Amino acid sequence: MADYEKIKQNTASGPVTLADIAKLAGVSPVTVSRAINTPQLVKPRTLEAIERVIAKTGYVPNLLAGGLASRKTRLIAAVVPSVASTIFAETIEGLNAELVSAGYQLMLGLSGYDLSRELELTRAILARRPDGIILTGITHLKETRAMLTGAGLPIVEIWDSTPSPLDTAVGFSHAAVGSLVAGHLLIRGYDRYAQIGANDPRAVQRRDGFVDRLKGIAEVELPELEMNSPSTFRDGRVAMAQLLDKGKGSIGVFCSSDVVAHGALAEAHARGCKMPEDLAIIGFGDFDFAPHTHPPLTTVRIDRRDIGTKAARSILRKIDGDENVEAMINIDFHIVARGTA
Amino acid sequence: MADYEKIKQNTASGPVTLADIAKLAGVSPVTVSRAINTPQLVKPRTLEAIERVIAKTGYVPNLLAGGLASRKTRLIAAVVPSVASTIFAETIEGLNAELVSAGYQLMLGLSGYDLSRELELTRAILARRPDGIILTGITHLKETRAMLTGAGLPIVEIWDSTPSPLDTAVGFSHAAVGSLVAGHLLIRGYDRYAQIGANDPRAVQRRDGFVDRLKGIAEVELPELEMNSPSTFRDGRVAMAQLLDKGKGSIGVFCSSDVVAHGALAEAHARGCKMPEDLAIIGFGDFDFAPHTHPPLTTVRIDRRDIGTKAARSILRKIDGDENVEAMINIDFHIVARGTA
DNA sequence: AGCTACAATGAAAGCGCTTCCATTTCTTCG
DNA sequence: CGAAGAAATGGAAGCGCTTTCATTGTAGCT
Repeated sequence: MADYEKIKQNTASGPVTLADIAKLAGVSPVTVSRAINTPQLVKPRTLEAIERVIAKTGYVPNLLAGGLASRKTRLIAAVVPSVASTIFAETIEGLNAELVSAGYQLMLGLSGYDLSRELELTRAILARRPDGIILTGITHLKETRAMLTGAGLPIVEIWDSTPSPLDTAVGFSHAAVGSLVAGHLLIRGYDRYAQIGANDPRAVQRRDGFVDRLKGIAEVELPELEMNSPSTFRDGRVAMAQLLDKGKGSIGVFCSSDVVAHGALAEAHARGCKMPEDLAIIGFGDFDFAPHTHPPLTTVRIDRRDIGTKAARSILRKIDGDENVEAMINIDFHIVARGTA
Repeated sequence: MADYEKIKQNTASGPVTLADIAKLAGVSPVTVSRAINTPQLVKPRTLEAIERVIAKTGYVPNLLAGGLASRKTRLIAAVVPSVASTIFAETIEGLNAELVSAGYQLMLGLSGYDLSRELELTRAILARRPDGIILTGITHLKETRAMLTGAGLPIVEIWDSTPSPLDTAVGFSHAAVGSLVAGHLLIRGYDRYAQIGANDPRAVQRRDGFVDRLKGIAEVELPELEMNSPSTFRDGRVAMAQLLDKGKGSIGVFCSSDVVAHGALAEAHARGCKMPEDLAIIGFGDFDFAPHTHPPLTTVRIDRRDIGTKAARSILRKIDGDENVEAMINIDFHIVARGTA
């Protein structure tokens, strides 16, 4: 008890350490370490004594020291463009849930759709020696790639597909999404076809897939409007106005996200367009509000949370030394046909 | 050059260390450390030589080791209930932007509106020795409080107000919000008043503020529906149906979030209620979609990003040893009157 | 030239833990 | 009951950095 008081005092200036616990419990530091990390190797009586001391002192192990010594941090980092734009939020939740239940912690980095920020972030992240890293997309600066491959840790790229990932990728083909949407619109048949979209690599791929599918059948109109990701309701509204002003005839429009589609919808609604006869709108993401717009939004649904879950599982398997993790894990998507197409 | 090759080889199994850089640059480890952290103390010629070696080897300092030695991690942790429910996403973006520009990194924890998960999360976070921690709300388990105060680091509680924060708080009074909304509704005058809300502490406070303001004037009806946070569109819709089925007369409804309000709105719309004459709905949050519902949603706006920004600034000041950080930093809110009240 | 003052660098210790290997203590069984 | 093997524990070294304090180099002045 006297000892405890003394240490408590010292503690004022610095927190309790594993050595303090050892002294108080009358064992060596190694034993305390084992009590914490591999309790099955410690005799129940000893374990109990140690745990009592830990509880009494409020000892919290220092994972910096632990990580330095063991070269394992139980930390997984993820870089996403943004967390405010809904699209990635559920992926993060999925990721987090899966990691936490495996005893890992998630460290998040926000790149703001900016590749050079991704590079800086990657550097900062690697400096903390995570056990694995998750990146959004397959487009990275070559410096980022070099740094990453040099670091020799498991890497998972999410939200896109590629035959040659850095390590493993979990996602889907955005071009295929564009193509699917074009097909959906073609069956219904419109006089004009257009795409309203942002400029991030994935949105661009969706547009290209859309355009490709319509090649030789129809020219795809693209509003002349610089739309930086994340694109907004307003962007959609303005772009739709442009489209509607520019020509006549029925028109099928593919939007790069449900948010943009919602804006486009609002403009169309205000002008009294008849949907889906005169105007079709297809969004992307199947956001919460999609079933509740007027008319309800037809969109492409993909299980965003599942991307996170699968990414987490892949990276955990890799950390456990599993060599058989697939290089490309595909996520399903499909069109949810509602009122606008 | 020979040396470089040799180390490159060793590197295959372990990454380059500061000592390696020192050897290659022909200086001592301390000098390399200074070149990285306090370059102004190193002679330009030497600095340049070291930087060249760092660039060539792709050396990334180990912040675990650095943090262990210096007792500073440049890490700030934040615990929020969720990231998918929009409400906190912008706060996080604000927080992150501010921290990154100060050279800090944000580590996010998701508590899922669960206090015991908050406790576990706090323990896991403290184990990484962040320089500061940000928590959502002022309601915590006593174990969490004990652990936090014992850790002796700057703490900022966000999204609520209190005269006695653990350390510093950045937020606003939810009771005041409820009261303000009640006042707004009272001026217009309805036969009935109701609240549709989730069960997290802050939503409950908003409800209580609402009820208090109406005390002696009207009874506030509360749908009998268990709504766990985060509440959903569906919750709002179901609750509104209950309310509408249960009685007659015009009714003023306060919803605990815009999402819930949106659901309530949809139900009202479907039933052909005239708004805001027969039915008033006021949401909370002023989410992106609020101006675009039919009719546009009247709601309470608060600058969510600003909470993050201010929280970051406070914690950074505290880390810098500033003793004069206010205990309570208040964030403004106001009603945005649109079509539903 | 000699002395002071400051700039630049280095040596050694230590941050708090884990790993490896050695040692002690307990079981078990012939 | 003693040897062998397993279970439980401990000692020492080291993870990669920063800190403190000491040393060397370089001007600047008389």
